[in-house]
Amino acid sequence: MVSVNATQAHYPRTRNATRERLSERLAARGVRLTPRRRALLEILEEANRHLDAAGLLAAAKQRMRIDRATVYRTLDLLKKEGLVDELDLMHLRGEMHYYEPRTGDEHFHLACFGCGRIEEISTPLFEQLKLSVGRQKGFAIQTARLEIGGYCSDCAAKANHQSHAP
Amino acid sequence: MVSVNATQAHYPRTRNATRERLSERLAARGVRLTPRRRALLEILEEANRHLDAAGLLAAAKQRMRIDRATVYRTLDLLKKEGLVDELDLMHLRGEMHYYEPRTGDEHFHLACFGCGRIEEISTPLFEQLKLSVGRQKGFAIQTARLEIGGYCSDCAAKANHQSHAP
DNA sequence: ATATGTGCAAATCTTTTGCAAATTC
DNA sequence: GAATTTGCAAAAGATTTGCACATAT
Repeated sequence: MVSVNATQAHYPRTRNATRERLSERLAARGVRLTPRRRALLEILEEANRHLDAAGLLAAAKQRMRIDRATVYRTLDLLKKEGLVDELDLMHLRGEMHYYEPRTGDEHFHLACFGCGRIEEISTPLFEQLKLSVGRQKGFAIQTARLEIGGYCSDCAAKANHQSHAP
Repeated sequence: MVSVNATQAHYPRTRNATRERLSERLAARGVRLTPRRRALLEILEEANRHLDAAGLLAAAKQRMRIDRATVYRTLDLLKKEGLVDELDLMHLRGEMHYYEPRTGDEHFHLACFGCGRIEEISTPLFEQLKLSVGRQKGFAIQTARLEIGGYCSDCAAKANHQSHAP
């Protein structure tokens, strides 16, 4: 496949200190805030890396007795309520999905096929694009996911560019 | 989940009559063009909808004896060679991935949570964005995937917008 | 009481892998 | 003949589901 050094790869996540708590947003939607939901939300909010379902479960198990199924059911709920975004980060590390809270600061992801690093960035062009598409097509955008794969400046220097997306 | 009428949903695909044949591109890269590969490429090229691995296998089985594993292995090869893009179309219909040949005409996808329709569109803003990001970050872009979910103009008219991404 | 949430185990769905046979160079 | 490709069957990985019990309204 692609020469990602899986042990070094990591998925840092931008934290937005000022955003409204997920639990408040969930409650505001009239959804019951149970202990597991509260814990899972907290974990997602405070994670400094992108978590997949298994990672979220593992983190939650350190706090309480909780089952896979609950994690998946909660993630479904959060997706349905629009509180988390689902990413696959170019499948750099497999087929699982990663989750991150919707912060309102719209960013997207650069995935480096060389070192496996994920960078979060944003640009007004992305907002412009969405506005333009929405207007042009009369499409009511609920969510937009942009993932870019390639080689970061470090890896591009060394790198072999012959192989493409994973 | 989301009220997609799964039986009506379909994934039309833009066809680009002028593009170079995939098989030629594969051969140009020094990759052996076996009968199954040839058939799979042909199916991908001529499909008028987005195919997932199972769909591709089913289509190929109508022509020849072929196994799942061969389909997956071929898809891996094509991804590695940068000849197909992998999409998940906002997971409107499940967790599988969809594949489409890279045509050079860079488009992206609008997925309607209402009717399940996928629309392919393009705009110079997308190219601009990629150029800008590449330059700004010194990132060598190999592939970029933009998927937008929401409600198409038809569905937006009728629709309930309370639920979000699947 | 009634509705909702959870754990558990099993099932399902998608993708990957080991290996022997077949194909190609 | 050596290297690559394939089918088959089994395994692995990720997610979903049925059901009984627990929790909340």
